[in-house]
Order: sequence, then C-alpha cells, then structure tokens
Amino acid sequence: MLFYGFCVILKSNRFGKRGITVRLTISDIAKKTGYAKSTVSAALNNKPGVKPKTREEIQRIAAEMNYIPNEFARNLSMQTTNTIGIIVRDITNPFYAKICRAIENTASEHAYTTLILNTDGIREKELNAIRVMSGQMVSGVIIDISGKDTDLLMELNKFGLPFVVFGTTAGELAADSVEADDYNGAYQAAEYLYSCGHRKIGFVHGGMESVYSQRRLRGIRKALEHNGIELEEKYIFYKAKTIQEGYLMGKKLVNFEDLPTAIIAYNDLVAVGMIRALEENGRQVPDDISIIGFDDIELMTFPLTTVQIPEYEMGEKAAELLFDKIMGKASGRPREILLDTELVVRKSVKRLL
Amino acid sequence: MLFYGFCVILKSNRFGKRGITVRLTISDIAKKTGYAKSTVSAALNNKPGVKPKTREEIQRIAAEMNYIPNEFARNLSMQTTNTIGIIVRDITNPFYAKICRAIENTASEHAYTTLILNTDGIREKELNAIRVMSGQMVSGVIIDISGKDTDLLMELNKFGLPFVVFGTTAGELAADSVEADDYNGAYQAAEYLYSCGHRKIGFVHGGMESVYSQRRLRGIRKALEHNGIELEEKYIFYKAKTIQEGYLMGKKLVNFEDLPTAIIAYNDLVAVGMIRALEENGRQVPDDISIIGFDDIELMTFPLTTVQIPEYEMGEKAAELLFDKIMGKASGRPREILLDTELVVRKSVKRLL
DNA sequence: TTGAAAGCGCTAACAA
DNA sequence: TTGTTAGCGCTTTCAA
Repeated sequence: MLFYGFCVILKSNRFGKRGITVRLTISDIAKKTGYAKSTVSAALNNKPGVKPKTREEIQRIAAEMNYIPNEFARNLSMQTTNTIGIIVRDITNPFYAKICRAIENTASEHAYTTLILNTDGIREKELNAIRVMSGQMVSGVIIDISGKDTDLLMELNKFGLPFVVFGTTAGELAADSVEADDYNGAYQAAEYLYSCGHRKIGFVHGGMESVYSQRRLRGIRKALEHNGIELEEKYIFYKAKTIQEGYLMGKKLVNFEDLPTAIIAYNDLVAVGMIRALEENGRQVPDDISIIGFDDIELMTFPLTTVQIPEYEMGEKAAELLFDKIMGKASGRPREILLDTELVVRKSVKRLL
Repeated sequence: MLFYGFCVILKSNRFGKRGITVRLTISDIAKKTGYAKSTVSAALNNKPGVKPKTREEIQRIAAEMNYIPNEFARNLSMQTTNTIGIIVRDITNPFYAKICRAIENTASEHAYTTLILNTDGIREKELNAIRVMSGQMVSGVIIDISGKDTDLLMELNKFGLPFVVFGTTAGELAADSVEADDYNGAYQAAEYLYSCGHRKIGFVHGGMESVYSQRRLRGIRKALEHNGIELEEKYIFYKAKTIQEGYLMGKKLVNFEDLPTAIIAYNDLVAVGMIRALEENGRQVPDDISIIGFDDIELMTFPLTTVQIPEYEMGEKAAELLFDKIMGKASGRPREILLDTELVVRKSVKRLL
C-alpha cells in the first residue's frame, strides 16, 4: 500500500537529513547543464544575450528535471513580488467572492497571484491585514473601504504600498478608486417604488458611517423629493449588513405600528434575512410588503427586485488600475471609476396603482 | 490637496533613486540600536539568550520605527513559509467560501496566511495551481479532489508538498482527508422522501466521476432498496453542479413525460437553478414536484429541505490535520475524518401520504 | 555569449 | 550576552 503525503527527497540534502524536502535550485540546473547560474537564469527568463541553442538546452533540461523557481528568492532578489493583496470584509459574501474572482482572473493574466485577507470590518483586523500585506511584500493592494477610513489609507501609504480602493476617497483626499453608482441605483429604486404607487418607503441602511449607505440614502431621498414626498425619519431603519441582521430587522418590523409599504434593503443579504423573518411571521412579500435589494446576488431563489451592482467588472477595473500603478503606467492624477448600476425588476414589489 | 497612492520614501535608497520605496530592514534597526543584526533578530523573535533590557529596547525602537520584517527573506532563510495553499473549484460557491474562511481563521491562529487558487475543476488549472503553490513554497496545501484525481496527489507528492484532501483517496492510495458522510446524508434524504410517500424519486448528479456523486447515488439507492423499491435509471439525471446547469436541467425537466415526484439535487445551487426554471414554467415546488438539496447554503430564501454539510468544521479539521503534518505531529498512518451530515427539513417536500 | 561575484533581508551556527 | 559570518535561491552587474 502506498501512502501519500510523506515528504519526498527530491534532491539529497547537504547534511543528508532524511525526510526533509529539498527542492531543486538553479544551481542544480547549472551543474547538470554545465553552464553558470547566471546563464541558466538568463535562459530561463528569456533574457537576451543567450545563444539560442544554449537557451533551448537549458530550458529543456530544466523542464525535464521539473525545476520550479523559488519565488521567494526571486522576489527577494528583485525586490518585488508577483502577488497583489485583497482586503475585504468577508469572502463568504458572494458579492466579495465575485470581486475576488475577477481580481484573481485579471491578476493571473499578469502571472500574479492574490492574497486575500478578511477583516469582518473590524479595525484591528484591517490594520493587521495591512501589516501582513506589507510583510508579504505584495506589489499592491485592493481594499474595500466603506467609510471615511482615511487612516487605513494613511497606513497603506506609510508602508509605501500602492493601492486601489473600492469606495470613495472623500473630500480632499483622493486615490484611484472604483465604485458603483449607488446614488443613481437608489434613486432608480425609489423612483420605481413611487411609480408603483408606494408612498411610504423605508430604508434599512448598512451603518451610516458607510458612504454607500449615505449615498443610497441620498438617492432615495432625492427621488422622493422629486416626486414631492419626503422620506420620513422613522422609516430609516437601523443598520443591517448580513442575513442575520436582516433577519432581526425583519422580526422587529413585524411589531411595527405604522409599517411602510415598501422597504429598500442595504443589500440582498439583508433582504433575504428580512424576507425570511417576515414570512415566518405570516407576512408575504410582496403582498404585504414590498422589498428591493442591492447587489443582485446570483444565488437567489426569491424573485427579488434589486439594484444590480457590476461586481465582476468592479474587480476587473480595480485590478487594471492597480496594475497600471504597479507598472508605472498610471498618470499623476487619481482616477475614479464609476460604474453604472441597473434596477432589475422581478417580483418583490407590489403594484399599488 | 493631498494625493494618496504615490510611493513614499521610507528610507533613502543607496542610489538615491527617487520615488522608489525602500523598506526598513533589520540592519536599520541594528544601526539605530547599536546592536548586531543577529541580536536584533533574536530579540524580535523572542528567542532566548537576549538580555531582557536589550530585548525590550530593540522591540521598542523597532515598533517606533514601524519596522516590519520581510517575510520573503525570512522564509528564504528558514526554508519554510507561513502560508498554506488552498486549491478549490470556485470560491464563488458559498460552500467553498465557508471552507476557506474556516481554514483562514485556523491558519491565522498559527500566524499563517492562506493562498487560495480557483481551478473551476479544470485539470490544466489544477496542475498549474500546484506549480504555483510549489513556487510560493507554501508549507502545505489543502485540496478538493472530487474524483479519483490520484495524479494530482502524485503531483503534489512530486513537489514534496504536504497536503490534506477533501474527498476520498480511494482504494490503495491514502492520504489525510476530511469529508462529510455523503452516503448517509443521501440515505436519509431518500428515506425521508419515502416516508413522505414518494416512490418515484430522481437524482441529479454532479458528474459520475465525482466520488460525492457516486456515494450519494449509492445512499439513495440503498435507502430505496431498503424500502423495497428501485431507483429507476431514467430518473438518474445528467450532471449539474452550478445554478446555470441546474436551471438548464429544470428547463428539460418541464418537458419530461414521466416526471418523478421528488428529486434530490447534487447541491443547493443546482436545486436553486431547477426551482427557478420550474417556477418560470408554472410548476410549483413542492406542490408539483418536491426537491431536496445538499450543502445547506445560508443564502436561501426558499425553504429548501437539504442535507447539511458542515463546511466550517470541514475547513477547520482540514487545517488542523495539515498543521499537525507541517509541525511533524502527524502519526504515520493517514487519518480520514468523516463528519456527520444532517437532513434539515424545511418546506420543499410535499407529503403525499 | 558566458561566468564570477555580490547582494536582496533574514536566520543560525559559532566565536568572542 | 552579543557579534561575526555564512548562506537560503535567485538576479544582476561587470569582467572575461
């Protein structure tokens, strides 16, 4: 019986230590081929100044011997890495998962690898993530800052890490950034609700320190004002970002006296949680109450009307911005990319008219 | 106006190159404190043999100067890394996202970092992932092998990478592995359907090269046999693993002549896709057809009855096994961990009795 | 076109 | 208790 998972001696160790894996190095290739390390290096990296025949021979033998360059030594020597860091709240949120996938795909086209760190939005973890990234010498980082987390950016700057941001770098601070047009998305959502006859409209925000929340709120408010009604304070509900929080929100809603006829949720997760809680308490969506979400997560069974955020494109664009920066192709001014959102109408909103 | 994202000179370069970030090194700390590099290293790493006062002083100054060790140099020197690799099909699948989160959490307790690579189940990408992992000198990898991908394990072995596997290492090959009890889960699901009066039961598998599919099929078959009925060949439907594939499956199902009264889907994603397609074509779940899923993804609005797989625990256990191996604590024999599944009854199955 | 040697930032053996 | 030195595997001058 053959057991896997034991260490294999690929090359015998200088000290002959048993069971310790020693990988093939460029010196082994040099020895084998009879060329110098520098020649091997040049050949393997397709650098000019190597005789074609030599290059071919070296590459062939290296391939035969299954040589894989040690990226660490390489990076240390070149003083760069081929990895970019991603700092997100939670990869478990399909929204971020999609973004990370997009970044990874773009990165791998550049032969880069990604390092993903989750922070759960906890400051301490965010700070730590930046330190780890720095220690890992990532070439740059893509970070999701939902609030005015300018100190996170200061930190990134302190370590000299190029970065691109999801979210806005408000006011007099500016950085390359990618975001979706939340304002417009929210505006459209509210406008749509109005057109369906809804007048009492609520918003479950995701914490007002978040620019996304702020802009969505502004969008809703503006749309309603435009139609001559006002967003009532009591219909701005306390924050929720996750399914669980949405669920709790839904529970509370049930006991509410003067319920709005429609609610815009901070995101689809919150919408899911709310719907679950409402249905458990005998309220039907959209018959008893209408709901609109944000993100357009793929995984829904429920026909949720929602504002679609182009996650994949966001990830792609962010990666492109970052690579421009890493490659020194970025122009002086920070670039801010704003991507369109779109209201996807399904069946979670009741027509009252 | 202050622009972020430009490089900052943390320390002036030997060549005085402008705009190039040069990070602080251990030599800088040595110079500043007046101690030798080795002393600084020992102090910073809390190694014994350093005078407490010295240690304290060095640590203080290093912290003040915001020194962060270069992990690459560290790893190169120590011939290990503090990262473990994860090779999964697709992080966008919440099932894998959960697993990755669990692994990351466990890893970070050991001050390890994770490198996640997605393969979409494509052989070429899997092979490449292993090469990348090897080049990145990961301490070990956790890999999801759904089929009898023994050559992937051979590859891993070839590079001397310790690994732990999700899935089974069938037959005479064996490795540390973690898996859920698919067989039993499927058995329970089918048993439950039978108890609800279903006799015509179908299974949408995820590709019969997958051991999961095989075992689930066996579980279903056994449960039915136990009740004196047979799983009909025509009710074993072609493979589907994603929402899209489930959706297509659902579309086909609509035109089916002799539909089963209940279907067990390969996973929740497939169930979601099927339900969506069915409902679009006027069939209600569970009124017209009952459906059971696998995984118990959190994100469902639909009250899907499903076989819960303990993803988080799976990730945790896998990480623990791997760390044991990395730390040399593993005993000789491969360990296979089998985790219980549980049927979560919700409302996607109709009682016919 | 190739080779020798230095150096990336760190750890670790050994000497002081 | 601290310092000196070599070396991890690679790239990159610079010399041959």
